[in-house]
Amino acid sequence: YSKFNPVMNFYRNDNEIYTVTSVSGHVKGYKFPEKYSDWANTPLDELFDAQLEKDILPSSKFTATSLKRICKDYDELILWLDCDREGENIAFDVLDIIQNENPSIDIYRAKFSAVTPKDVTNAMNSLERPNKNLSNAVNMRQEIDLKLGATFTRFQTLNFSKYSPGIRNQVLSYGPCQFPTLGLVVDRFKEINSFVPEQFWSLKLTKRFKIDGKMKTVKFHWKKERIYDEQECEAIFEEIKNNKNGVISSITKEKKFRRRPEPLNTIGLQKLLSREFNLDSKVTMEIAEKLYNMGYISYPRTETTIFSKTINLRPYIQEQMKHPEYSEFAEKINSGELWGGPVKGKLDDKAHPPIHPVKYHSDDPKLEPLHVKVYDFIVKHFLACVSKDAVYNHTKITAKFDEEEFIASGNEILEQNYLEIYNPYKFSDSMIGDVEEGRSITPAGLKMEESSTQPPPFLSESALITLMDKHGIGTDATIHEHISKIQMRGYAIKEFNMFKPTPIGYHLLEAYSNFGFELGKPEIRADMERDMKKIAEGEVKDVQKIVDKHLNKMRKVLHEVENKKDKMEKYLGKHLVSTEN
DNA sequence: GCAAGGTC
Repeated sequence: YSKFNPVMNFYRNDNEIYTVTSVSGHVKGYKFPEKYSDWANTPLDELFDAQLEKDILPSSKFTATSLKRICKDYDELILWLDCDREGENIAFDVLDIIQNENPSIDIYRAKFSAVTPKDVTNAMNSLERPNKNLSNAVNMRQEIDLKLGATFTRFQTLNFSKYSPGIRNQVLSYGPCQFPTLGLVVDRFKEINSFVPEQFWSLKLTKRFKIDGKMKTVKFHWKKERIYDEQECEAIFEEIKNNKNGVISSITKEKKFRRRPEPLNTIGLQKLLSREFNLDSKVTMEIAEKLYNMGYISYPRTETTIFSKTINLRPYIQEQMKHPEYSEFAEKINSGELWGGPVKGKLDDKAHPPIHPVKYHSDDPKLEPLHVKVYDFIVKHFLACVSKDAVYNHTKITAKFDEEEFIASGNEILEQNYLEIYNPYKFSDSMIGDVEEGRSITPAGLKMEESSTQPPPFLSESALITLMDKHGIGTDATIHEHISKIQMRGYAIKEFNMFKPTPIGYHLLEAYSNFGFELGKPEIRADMERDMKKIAEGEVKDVQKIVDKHLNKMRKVLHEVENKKDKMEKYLGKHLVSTEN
């Protein structure tokens, strides 16, 4: 019945049949009953009070039909969905549908964190029951997100859409993730606008030394780095200029390791590809999804940066021995020569492994050059993270003129190891060689430089993702969608990989902020997340009470801004052009 | 015409 969710039967013996099928994400979702669909004539308060219906999603209609038809004659249902909150909620979607058709069925939940023989066997031998608390936490999020989205979107659109440029009656949406995403862009914009540069002065010393028979220029920076008083700097400069006690006071050499990268999760992939190829995070996800669906890489939506002990990486390494460019490197890892084992990151979603290549694409004609570029990047990162750290010498030379110290430093790579194929941060040699310790030097080559402090740069996509992750806005699977949504709504634009708010994006947030409502700050969502966690952990049982607490808080905000609608409009009218008249 | 979270 559903072309993406085939049904398969496995016969264990004469009287045991296992029927296996799948779903594709959530099967059910909340919606407002029909009677609330008239935007202009439904009081927003009624949307808050509405009894939402949980129905089969149109996109899962055939999947649900399939579940209903196949479940009738079975004794047991075992739910094998992702072992995270959303997965538990989907398990209840399935359970509800099946229990309705087959009320006496016995229901179990398999707990596993990797699709490996060991994990699957263990899960099968220690089946649990589905956890309603985890699912309830998701129901809470779904109801709050939908109700807040509907009420504030209608409020904004009905009252202020005349101020959005271009298309008249454009939707001015509100969402508990999209607004804080916009907020980050606006905050940086304000920071840049209000930045007051400060002048400072510093000393730079350049010396030429004969090193290994060749003359080389070595740049020293002042240990004090900078001072904000010109005359004070001038005085020090003059003092050193006449100083005859200059000496190379120390040279230290230290062996250091440049760590190989941590295993790759979704956010890591998006950030690295944005930096490396200027690739939009949405495009990255489209390509990663395609590579996954074709069987070339593992599941691309994962928080995890640790390879579990039960996963055998060797077949994936050996597969890359077919890769024309990396075969040699893969062979050296396989033979043990360069094997270092995967670095352990800190994150584990207990649902999916880090992103890794599965098989070589063998020049599949269905792959476009950009797909191959992304695939190769994933391969390089993967091979690098199971390889060995690079080794280098770090040399530090200190020059001293009485009290004032100047430092030069450089690196000499001794063993490339993982850097041989993967070097996204362009770590390289910057040798300064050996200078005799105790040798005297003159202050010739000393300069005093004037500069000023710089404002922070506009947010790049990579920086925006980092901040969203830090504040818990969205998930690995949705961060790129919020970034794309604020652009689609006309709230922000991306130019040369820099995000800037549009006038409507900026002033809409300001209009709320003027009345003390910080809808662009991540706190509203973070507060919700904390309560979701309490529900998920079973600490709080009365889910509706928590849902109402959050809804009522925002209902009050909506009442107040509805009362101040005229003032908000006046403010927007002052700063924006209306498309009316 | 609203959200965010799954997903092919």
